[in-house]
Amino acid sequence: MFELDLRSRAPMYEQLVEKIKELIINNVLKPDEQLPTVRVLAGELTINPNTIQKAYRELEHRGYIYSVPGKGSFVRPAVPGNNAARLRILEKELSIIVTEMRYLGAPPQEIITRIKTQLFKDEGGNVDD
Amino acid sequence: MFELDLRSRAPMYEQLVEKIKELIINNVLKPDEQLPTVRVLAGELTINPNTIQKAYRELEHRGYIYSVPGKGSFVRPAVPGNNAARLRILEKELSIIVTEMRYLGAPPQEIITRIKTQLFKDEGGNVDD
DNA sequence: CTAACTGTACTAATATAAATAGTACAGTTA
DNA sequence: TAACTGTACTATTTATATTAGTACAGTTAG
Repeated sequence: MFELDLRSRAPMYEQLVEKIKELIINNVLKPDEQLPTVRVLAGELTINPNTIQKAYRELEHRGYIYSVPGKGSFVRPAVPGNNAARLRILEKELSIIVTEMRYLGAPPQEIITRIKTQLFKDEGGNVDD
Repeated sequence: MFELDLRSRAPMYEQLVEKIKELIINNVLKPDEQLPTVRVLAGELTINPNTIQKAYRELEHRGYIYSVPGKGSFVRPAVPGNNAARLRILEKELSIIVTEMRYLGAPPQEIITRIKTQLFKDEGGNVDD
């Protein structure tokens, strides 16, 4: 079910957090869908269950999943609002990235167009400037 | 000259790289301006010179500074073009962040406006939609 | 109820990475 | 020459990540 590249130099649990978060955000993992068991995923990836649990604990702390002892771990449905803190962080990161892109000579108009395409891609929106 | 928060849990040399990169991008450190000496900065931050050197080595590898043995380390003037690889990475990061912001319920129009403000802030551009 | 699953919480040991300490050398400059 | 500069090492210590193993309570199907 999961294919993760664990060959990188970044900590595995951190890679797991990012990968799973990405799957949730991109709706590959649907709301309330059950995630692989700690032990099952550990078996599939041939790593220690504790490492998986560490990733799941982090994902739960960040609000992306919820775990029920005895049942399993599930995708937490996103609730607009209550995300002000996280959004503030993302806005800051966005600002840093955009600043660097401009510094590197990326055409501002192109950046805007790219983001608009990303934002309205399955929303029927207009990408015109 | 530098004020860095080294209380975080991220590696110090990594924080240094990000902080200095930010100062360069935001034009706080001007092109060809000399950076603090490895030993001087180590003294100011009360950390080991080797840690500073590791950060400088990384910054040089990423193209943000250049070092001349016997003279010092300096800010490398940005050259538009030749940044395709780095820009591709940034575009991917941008995409991930924007996707998460939308997932968290941020109004797309607000995201666009914020980016435009960032892009055209000292360029005399128009921020209208 | 039992058996087999679930998440969770530990301790201990090992492996990997980061940071420090110290020394050395060649290029630069006043 | 003297005092700087970056760079390149080795060795040591410290911090973090990962593994290994065990245990316990909640859940669920038979």
